[in-house]
Amino acid sequence: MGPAMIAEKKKAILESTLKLIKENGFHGTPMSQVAKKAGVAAGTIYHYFDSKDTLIMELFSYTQYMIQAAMQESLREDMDFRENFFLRWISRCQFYIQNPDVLFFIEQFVNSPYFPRCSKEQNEFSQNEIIQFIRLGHQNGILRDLDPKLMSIMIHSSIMTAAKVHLDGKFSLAEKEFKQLAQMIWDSIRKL
Amino acid sequence: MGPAMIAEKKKAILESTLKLIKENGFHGTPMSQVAKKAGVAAGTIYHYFDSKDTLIMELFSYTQYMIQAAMQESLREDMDFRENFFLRWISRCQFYIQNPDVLFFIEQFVNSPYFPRCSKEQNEFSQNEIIQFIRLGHQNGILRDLDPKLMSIMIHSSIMTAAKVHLDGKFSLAEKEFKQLAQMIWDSIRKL
Amino acid sequence: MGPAMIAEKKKAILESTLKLIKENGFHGTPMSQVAKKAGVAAGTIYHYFDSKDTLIMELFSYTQYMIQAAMQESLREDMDFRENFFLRWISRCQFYIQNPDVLFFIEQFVNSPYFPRCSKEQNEFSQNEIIQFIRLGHQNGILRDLDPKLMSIMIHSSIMTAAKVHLDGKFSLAEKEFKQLAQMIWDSIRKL
Amino acid sequence: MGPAMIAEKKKAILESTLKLIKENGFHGTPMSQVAKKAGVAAGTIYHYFDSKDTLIMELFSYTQYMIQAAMQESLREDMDFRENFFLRWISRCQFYIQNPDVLFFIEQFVNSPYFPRCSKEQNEFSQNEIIQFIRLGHQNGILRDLDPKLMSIMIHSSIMTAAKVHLDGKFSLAEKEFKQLAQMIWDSIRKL
DNA sequence: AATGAATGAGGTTTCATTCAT
DNA sequence: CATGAATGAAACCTCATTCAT
Repeated sequence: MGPAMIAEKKKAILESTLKLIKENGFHGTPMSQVAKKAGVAAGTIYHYFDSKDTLIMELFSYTQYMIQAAMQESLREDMDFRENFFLRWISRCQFYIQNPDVLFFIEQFVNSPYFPRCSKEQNEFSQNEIIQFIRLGHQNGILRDLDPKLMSIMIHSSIMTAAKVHLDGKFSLAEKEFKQLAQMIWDSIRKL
Repeated sequence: MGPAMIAEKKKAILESTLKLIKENGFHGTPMSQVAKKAGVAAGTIYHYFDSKDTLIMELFSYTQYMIQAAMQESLREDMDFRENFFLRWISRCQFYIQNPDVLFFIEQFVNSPYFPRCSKEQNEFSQNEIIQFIRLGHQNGILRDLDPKLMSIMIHSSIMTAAKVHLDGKFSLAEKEFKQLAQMIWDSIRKL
Repeated sequence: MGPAMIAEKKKAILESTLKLIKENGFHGTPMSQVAKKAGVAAGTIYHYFDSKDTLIMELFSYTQYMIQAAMQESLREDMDFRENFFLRWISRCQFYIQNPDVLFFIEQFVNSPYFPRCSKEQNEFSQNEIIQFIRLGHQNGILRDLDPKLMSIMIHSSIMTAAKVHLDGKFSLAEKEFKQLAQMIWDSIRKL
Repeated sequence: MGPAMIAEKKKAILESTLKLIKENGFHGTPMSQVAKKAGVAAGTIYHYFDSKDTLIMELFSYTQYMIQAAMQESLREDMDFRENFFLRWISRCQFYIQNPDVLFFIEQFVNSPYFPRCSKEQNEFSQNEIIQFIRLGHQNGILRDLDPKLMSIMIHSSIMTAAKVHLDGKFSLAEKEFKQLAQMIWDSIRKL
């Protein structure tokens, strides 16, 4: 079930949690606040989620679906591999910039004790599309000889880091800088 | 005051907190457990730290000093720029691998609401040495034309990501892989 | 909102606090004991009061309402000024004797750092009725020329002191002694 | 042993406690703060006092001695009974005004659970001189027929109340008002 | 005598969760 | 389904007191 089919209230709870965790961290986000922001009673949350842990675990799935959905929109088939890579790198970076709550939630989540409890599928779900793309690059002899999963992790890390830098406000990245960064990453993965 | 001069008990508290946060996160690390692991009474912690927040903020400083100290040891002057970069990249990666508590604490810290409360000096402290090194590369026309701070953040992100991948146990990186990764990052920052 | 409309549990908490503070002082009245005596869980207190301080501040308001309500009952219009004064003096004194918790709480409260935090209205609320009465006495040329607020404070002090003496058990004041004391105060405020 | 013979440090501790209790109440006056203000180590307090309770009990004795000493200075024998009363009433009121710490400490103390633990002598000590004076007034047929202890308590209460009003800043009492108030109390105790 | 780091019981408060309505 | 008052375990923190120096 994708986000489109999620009950109105359940979605409100997820979105509220997302925002609150970005602002206050796991630590500073009590269920009572989630309820308030979502406009539901505290008890209502427990109709949709067994516990706070469950809510957070499902929120991770929810963000992974969001990302995947957003990425599928931006794909186009009528370009060469390099152009495709640039499009993907920049699209994903812009997705995080437009959804900073998602970015900061994921960063907190993957570094928390929650993450190891995810199933393998869960935690690779939103990466699969990148991995497939890398495999294609390998088959065509374009990319360096490095495990696709590892390559995907390194790429993804560069995307999130760039988005965080931009959101921090320290370096406001314009199109030029995005291209520069994508170029850097491209040069790091392609065969020279 | 560097870590070397920190009172025995204060250090025990810092180290215990570091380990517990790695294992259980901020959330799952009550002061009572810190006290227990450090072998002191709960109240003693408050002799050294005003509050849990203060403890965590100081722990970040403490890790930055550790990193800086470790890095200074590994520096050598008798090599060219490229070799120097490889040495630095791999040394720092190995430091994190040998100190996973530090790595996971920092990852949690920089993505939490604590981080924005650090002074500018604090949060750039352990990066200064990399930034200086990048400036040198710019002066010698070796590196791409990109803001040194931004470049340093991207490099550091690659280091932490590699270390995390190794520690996750998914990909056990041997010397060959470290060199491969360092080569990738090198190709992303140097002028081609 | 007067005490009559206060939720059952809120009232139980206020009354329990009142009794415990009389017996053990602010200091010796932990929230856990309040909860126990009120028959609620510790956390429930925080449903009704933000903090212990808030509870104590509201308890003061609560006592002021109690006093005002009790005093309004005892007023009669069919008597001359002097008789009216006696009735009021003795009624209030008897109120404190019948409600020693209120008396001792107020004495502790007004001499504590809490009192200066009351609004002007709060801390004069239960005195207003006396002040009005004194103004009437001034208009009719019966009372000495002294600021009504000051006079009211002096009168109220005499009432509380008399009640405390009686409750101490050192001097059990019977009707005769109450009249004697009221007479003394009367002679101190009237024009001779 | 009067205050004159108290060891320097012991006195510093008593005086510091007095000031802190006035400002923050019993509740808000930890031993650590007392130590700091007195310029001694926390442990040192326990050389002079068995416990915090003991410190507070002794502080009450200390204030009683202070009052008695101050009152003895102000007495003069060359005046009639009424003048003598005025002098005493006003002197004591002014003592409290000049020593607000003493006033507020005593008010808090006598309404706290500490007070009932005082010996009879302790808690009547500073009143004895007033009581003797009242007895003299009875023998000479000047005063109303009321138990001297009760009369003394009522008088003392009027003094403290007047001093508190003045210190509150609500009514700044000048000589005229002090005389007016003393006159009121005089009219309440003398035979009319 | 004096120190102050250390203690740990116990204080206030929070918050995930339940359940009667 | 939804509510939100109520719960109580457990969190953070305080502070009277001790004791090695």
